[in-house]
Amino acid sequence: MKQSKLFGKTTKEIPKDETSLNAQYLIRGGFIDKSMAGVYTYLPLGKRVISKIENIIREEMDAIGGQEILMPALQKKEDWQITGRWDIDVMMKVKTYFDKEYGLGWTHEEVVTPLAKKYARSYKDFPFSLYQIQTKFRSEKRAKSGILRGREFSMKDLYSFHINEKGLDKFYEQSKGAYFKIFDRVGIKDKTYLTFASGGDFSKYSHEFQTLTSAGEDTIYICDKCHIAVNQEIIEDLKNSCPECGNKNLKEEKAIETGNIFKLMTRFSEAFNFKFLDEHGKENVVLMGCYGMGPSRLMGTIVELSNDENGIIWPKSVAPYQVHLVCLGDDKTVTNEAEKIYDSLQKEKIEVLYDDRNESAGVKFKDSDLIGISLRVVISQRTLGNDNVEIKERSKKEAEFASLDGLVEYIKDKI
RNA sequence: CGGGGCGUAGCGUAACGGCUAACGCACUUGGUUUGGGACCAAGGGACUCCGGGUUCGAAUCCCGGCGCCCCGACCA
Repeated sequence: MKQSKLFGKTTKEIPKDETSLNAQYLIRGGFIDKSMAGVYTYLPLGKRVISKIENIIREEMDAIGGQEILMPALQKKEDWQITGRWDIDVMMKVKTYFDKEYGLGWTHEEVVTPLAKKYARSYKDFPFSLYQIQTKFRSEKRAKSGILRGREFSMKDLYSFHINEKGLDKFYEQSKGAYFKIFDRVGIKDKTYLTFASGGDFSKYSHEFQTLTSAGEDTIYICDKCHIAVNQEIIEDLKNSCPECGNKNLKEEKAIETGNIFKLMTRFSEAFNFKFLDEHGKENVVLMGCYGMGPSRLMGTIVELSNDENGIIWPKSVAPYQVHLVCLGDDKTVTNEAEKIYDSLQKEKIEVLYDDRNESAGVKFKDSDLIGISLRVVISQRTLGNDNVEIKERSKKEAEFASLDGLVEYIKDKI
C-alpha cells in the first residue's frame, strides 16, 4: 500500500475528548475515528489490525473444534422474554414505525440455544461448539477508556454444548488453553492472569482473563506462585487467599478483563427446554458453556501495553503491515530503488506500507513511529551510497544496515 | 442515572458585552527544502452545538435542550 493513497491521516494534536492512551494513539495514528461516545469507525489501518486479531482468535477456536457461524445482531423479543432478560439495563432496543420491538444483541444465548436445539437431538450430536465474531451492542451508562469500553464493539462468543458435566469440564479446560495461546500470539500473555470471578446467576465461579494495565477498571489480587488471580468481587468469599494454593500474600493490581468463560450449566437449556435423548432413549437437559473475548478490547489493551512516547509498538502478529518502507527525499535514483524494493516485497506477499509521500524526513519518521509497524526499512541517498538500506525494529533503539543484494530474503528473516 | 467540567473551521486553541471572529496544524497553488513533526509567498474553509431570552449591540450574560469528557453507580 502506498501511503500517499492510504485513507486516514496521522496528527500530532491529541484529541481533546479522549483521555485514554489507546484512543489517543489509535486516533493520532489514523487507526480509528470516533463517531460518538463509545462508538468508533475502524479506518484501513485499524481494520487490518483488528482482522489480524480476529484471525488469530479464529485459528485457536477452530483448533479446539469450534465451528464458526454468524448469528443475527437483531434479535427476537420473545426469546429474551423467555429467559427473563428482555428488560435488563444493557439491552438496546429498537422499534419499527409500526411499533414492533427488537433487541440488539449484547450476547447470544437467546439465539444460539434455540438454534442448537433445532439441530441437535441425539447424544450422538454432542459435544459441539459454535462461535462467531460479531458486533455487540450494550447500553453502557457511560462509555469510557477509548475502545476498551464501547457501546458497540466486536466480540468473539463461543458456546459449547454437552451431555454431561465431565464433557463440559473438559472443554472448559481446553478453552483456557486456547485463550492463553491467543494472549501469547498477540503478545500480552505475560501480563494476563486466569482470574477467579463471580459466576453470576449461573454457577459459583467463572473465570476471567485479566490483563494488567493501569487503564483497567477491575481490581484483582494476584498469586505470584500460581500465576492466577482473584477478582475483587469474590476476594472476601475466598477469605483473601489463593484458591489454588491458599497463599494469603496476594498482590493488588489494576487489570482489564480481556476474556471470560462461564459454565452456563442448564440456565439456558432449561429455559428453552433443550434436551437430548441418551443411549437409553431417555431425555436429559443439555449443559452449556460460554466463552467470550473482544477483539476490539484486545486491540486497545495491546496499545495500552505496548507503546512509547512516540507511539504504538505493535507486536509482529497484529501490526497493520509487516514492513514500513520509508523513502527519504525525492531523488529519482532513490525513489526508483524504493519502488523496486516495494514491488519485490509485494511479489513475495510481504505486507508493506510504502511511504512514498513528498514529506520531510522528520515527518516520515514521526509517522512511522506513531503507526508502529514492527519493521521499518529506510532508503535514502545516504544508504544508497553504500548500496544498502537501514533496517530498524520499532521495539529497538538501534538500527542496522542491510545490503540491497538479497534484501528481500533478509527482510523475510526479520518478519 | 447523580456530581463536576467543556462545546468557536477537519483538528488544537484565542477573542473586555462593541469594528470584517484571530492563530497554529491540516488543506489548495507556486517555489525552495529532504536523516527526526522544514521554509517563503499566495489562497480556500465558520449560521461560534441547537432553541429561546436580556441588550442599541451576544461567541461572550441568563434559561432550556443536545453532545462530549472526568468521578461515581452499572458493566466484556
